[in-house]
Amino acid sequence: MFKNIKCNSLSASNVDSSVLLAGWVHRRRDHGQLIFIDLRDDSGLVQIVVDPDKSPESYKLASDIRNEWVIQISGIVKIRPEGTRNTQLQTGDIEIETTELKILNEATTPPFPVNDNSEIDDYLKLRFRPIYLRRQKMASNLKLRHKIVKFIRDFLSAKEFLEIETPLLIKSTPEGARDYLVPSRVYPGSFFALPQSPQQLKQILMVAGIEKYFQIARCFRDEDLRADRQPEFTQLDLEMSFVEQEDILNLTEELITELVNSIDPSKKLITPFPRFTYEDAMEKYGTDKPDLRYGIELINVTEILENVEFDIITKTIKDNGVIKGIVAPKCGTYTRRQLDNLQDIARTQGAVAGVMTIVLGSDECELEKLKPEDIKSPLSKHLSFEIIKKLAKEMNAKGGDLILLIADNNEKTNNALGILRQHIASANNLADGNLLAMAFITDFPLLDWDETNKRWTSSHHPFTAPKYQDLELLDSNPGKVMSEAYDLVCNNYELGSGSIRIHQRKLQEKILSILGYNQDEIVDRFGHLLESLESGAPPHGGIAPGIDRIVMVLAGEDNLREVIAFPKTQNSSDPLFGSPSEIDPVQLEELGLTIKNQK
RNA sequence: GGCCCCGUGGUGUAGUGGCCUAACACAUCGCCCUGUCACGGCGAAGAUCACGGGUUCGAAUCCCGUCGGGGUCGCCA
Repeated sequence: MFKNIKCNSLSASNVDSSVLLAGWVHRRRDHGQLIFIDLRDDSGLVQIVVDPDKSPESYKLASDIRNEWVIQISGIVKIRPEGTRNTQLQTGDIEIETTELKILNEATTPPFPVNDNSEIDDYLKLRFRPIYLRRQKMASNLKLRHKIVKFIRDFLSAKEFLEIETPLLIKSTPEGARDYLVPSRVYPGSFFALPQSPQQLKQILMVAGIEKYFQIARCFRDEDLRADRQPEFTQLDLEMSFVEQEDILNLTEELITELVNSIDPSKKLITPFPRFTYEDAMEKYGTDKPDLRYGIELINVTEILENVEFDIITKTIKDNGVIKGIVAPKCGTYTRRQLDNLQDIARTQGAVAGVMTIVLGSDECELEKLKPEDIKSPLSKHLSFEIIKKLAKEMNAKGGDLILLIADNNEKTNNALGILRQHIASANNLADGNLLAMAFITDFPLLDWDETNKRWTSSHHPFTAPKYQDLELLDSNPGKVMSEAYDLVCNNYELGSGSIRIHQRKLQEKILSILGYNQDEIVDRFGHLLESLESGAPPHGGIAPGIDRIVMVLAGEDNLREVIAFPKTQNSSDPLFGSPSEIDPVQLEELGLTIKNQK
């Protein structure tokens, strides 16, 4: 071995012992006749002292050393002289007096600083990934990720789950995201697809009698990226037989709670996790993944305003729309510019008429003390002071607050207010950074109507069980059928979703036919699953929390790229490898492929 | 596919029509320095202002296009 101990494990208890260390030069401080080196390894830092009186050869070498060079140090652990201890550093009480220094490898000057946390362009973070990953923040994010995955494996193993790998080369099925495809050499013109998730495979494992399965599974979806979406990502995929929704939610809650408490006790949870139906979440928060770190609920005020003479309001009521609003606490001081900005946000969310604002004075006070002249609103000509007070009271607003109202159809109104709610919260720092506000969303509709393609699509996936009591609606009113699907959400992220699955062939075929497949297509594309279901499939269900997102919220990051070792750019490319790239014509030939429109 | 933002020495930024022969900090290179830890001091080098075109007497700065990066809507069973 090049070393017999880690930098960060050294302390005063090692005094006078000889150690052999190896690592990277984090920083060098040359004082002429004395050189300090901060040596870094995967554990942390320790200060090396190179004194020409103790080792002239080492001193000579140390003069040439630069940041990121790889060196080996033989030395003696010494207590630092009084007054030179560094309380900022875990090993700050001691230092290593060098007896021999070896240069194991030189290094080019890094393209950006490794030894601080300064901002760098995202492209450079990817182009020079190995160097970026040396940074303390990234190293600790990767460690955190490891701890999380290990916790999950231990937790589920203790509950007698079996970790089973499933293939990456599977069959493309319609529905869902665009597949990443892999051409077959043996069957030219035929393709494998990489799994969007191991969904069907884990269901087949349930049929196979594995009653508790999990996998840390890589998933692939060829869709456009977001800050919280990568084309390949990792899920904790899990599935159980003989369970109901309640069993999965309880297991998930226990897992997440113990995970967070064990990995980072400084993070707070709301327990038990609140639960909302999809409809409730939409009505109260305007989104199916609400950020529950702050209040600000959407309040329906249609009734209060129903006799108000104002174009947008009368028109909305005539069209069976709604008027809903939120209270932006202490935002009565908003400037014209800030209010205009809210307009823009509302309009881009499709609330055609924009947002109506009512300023309840600029100073905080009890609602009763509010005077008519405090009110500032484009609506003030149309709303009496009494109506405004009634509105404010209904919405639980105080003096100094800002009321935002939107009038449109229910969907657009909720949507726009949901976005405004987030905006107000982040602009005013209302979210507690240490709170992980987990919640479950349940009772999703089974199907959504796709207006473009004039067909029903699964809102979760085609294998999701409808609510038993809604089965008869499948023919008469498919849009009203609720499903046994649920999401785990946290701080405006969807951390995972799952469902109880259909375990009977007949019902599965029915759903597929509602989705628009004829009998031949059903057999061709889903035959393997249907055959399994009729061979003795137990009732089963599961959930698949996203590992990357869990790490992201626990690391306090707001981008997935900071918790994945080798992520892709927003255009799904990898600047480190330069992939995707063209391939050798011989490879194409073997696969029976020709490229159309080659540049 | 739509919309928005960004691109200035190696890095991060300043400069938003003439003060630019492009400023500052860090990094780099050289010299000095025995107690620093974001060491310090002195000095040096380093930028066709992403690329291409245009407007203008004059463009880092304004306009168009291309490329690259980011955010977002659509999309993500």
